[in-house]
Amino acid sequence: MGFSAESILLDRNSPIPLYYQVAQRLEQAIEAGELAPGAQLDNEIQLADRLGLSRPTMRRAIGYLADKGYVVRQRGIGTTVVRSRVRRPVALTSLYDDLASAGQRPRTRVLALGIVESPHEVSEALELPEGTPVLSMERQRLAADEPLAVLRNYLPVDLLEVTHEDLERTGLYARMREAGLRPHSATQTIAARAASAAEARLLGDRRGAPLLTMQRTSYDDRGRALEYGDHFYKASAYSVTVTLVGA
Amino acid sequence: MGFSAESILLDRNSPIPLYYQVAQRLEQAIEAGELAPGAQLDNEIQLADRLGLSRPTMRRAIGYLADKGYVVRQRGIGTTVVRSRVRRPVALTSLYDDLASAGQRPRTRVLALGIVESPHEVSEALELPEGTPVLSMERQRLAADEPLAVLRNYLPVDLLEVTHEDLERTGLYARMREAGLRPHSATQTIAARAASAAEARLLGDRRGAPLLTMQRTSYDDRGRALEYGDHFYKASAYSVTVTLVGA
DNA sequence: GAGTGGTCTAGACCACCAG
DNA sequence: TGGTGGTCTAGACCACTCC
Repeated sequence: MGFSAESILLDRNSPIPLYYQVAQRLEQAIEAGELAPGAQLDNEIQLADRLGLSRPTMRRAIGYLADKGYVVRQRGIGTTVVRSRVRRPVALTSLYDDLASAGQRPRTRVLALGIVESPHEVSEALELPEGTPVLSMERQRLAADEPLAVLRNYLPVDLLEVTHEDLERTGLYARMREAGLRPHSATQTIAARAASAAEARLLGDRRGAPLLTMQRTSYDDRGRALEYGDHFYKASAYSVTVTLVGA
Repeated sequence: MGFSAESILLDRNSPIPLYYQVAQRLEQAIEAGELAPGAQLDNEIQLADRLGLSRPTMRRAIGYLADKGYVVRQRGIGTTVVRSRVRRPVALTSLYDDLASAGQRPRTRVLALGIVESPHEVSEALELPEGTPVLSMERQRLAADEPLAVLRNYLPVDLLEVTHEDLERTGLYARMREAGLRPHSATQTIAARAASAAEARLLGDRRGAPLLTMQRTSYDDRGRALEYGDHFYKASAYSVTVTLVGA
């Protein structure tokens, strides 16, 4: 259960930065309970000395953990491991990942895939002139053969090639990563509304049933819009959980 | 429209850190369009020299902006202002704040306030034995005299004293801050469902109308649960927008 | 090769908290 | 008064990108 800083092995020839090596090791120790919740870390100077690092480098490692919510620093007091249990960070994940990790054997049915002239709301999100051709897809998510959600996604045409098989096998985000498209930030809006007749039909639900909806636009490094998604979920079968740290 | 680093005035006697003064000024410049999207910043050395700062301090200012998603740094290339427009960070905010900043003149009606034995779900969220007395409150949010939401919140009894006036004047989170309770992290679950008859009555809506719901548990520094909230919103009047940066 | 950001060092002084 | 984290400096070397 104990933990001593000496057990952190540093590889100075690794391309992985030293501060990151330290941070990773400390994160592991916290996750594994070696550093118990409430435990106080040694002060920065001692830790730095013991690891043969300068204080700024050690501080950077600790700062990384503080940003992620693992530890709290208090001037004059010291640095302590935070007690809260849930640490799932906000991240860009797809419903497919969520379902897969929940062991629900999700299935995807591709309802449509092709090039279309971009509708108004898509043009706005992707910052393209209205009517520009965009790659469009509509998918239905099912678990245990029950439809759970309908996902409509749009991408600028030149960014990605994608097949029915890609979408049914791995999901859009995995395909985008394969193609070197790395989402850097995203804005999503979550809301609710009553299902229209057409929406209800796609979900095997009745008209007026509550839907959870999400619109998301993803951007790359340079702020170029990569993808716009307009999704709706059967309310009884889905929820969104986020963990917020800070402020 | 132009922007020159020289226009950043530093106060070395201020208790506000230099890196933060610089970051704030740059953030303003970006928000105001003085630094246009896509614009390239001067390199770190030049900026540091021009402001009379060391490079690490200048780097820290830029790093702060990069974390917030305002700029992107690319090795060998430079630092550029990101093109996406929406930058609202994920944060712990209350509906009251949201409405106030939207200029909607929100009003709060306190429906109930007192000590009750904690119901099952509250006990679980706050990690208290079932039946423990907890501070309980039920509030209705209105804008333009239309009910928008119903908020039920529960706190351990010994943490906070709160009056009807506190709740109607400033909101629960403001009162908690006054009392020195500083939420450090929170987990929230957002979902949707159809309104029951009782819920519909409180919102002036019909039974079965779609609701957006949120459950939130807030924790302090040490991971103690501070507050549990169970809220529902008229779906037509509310949505949640988050901006995610990273990964 | 020239220019950029990424990392790291070895110091220094300060503000805050506890005893 | 002593210990802690918070800030800041003035350098150094490296990895990467572009020409």
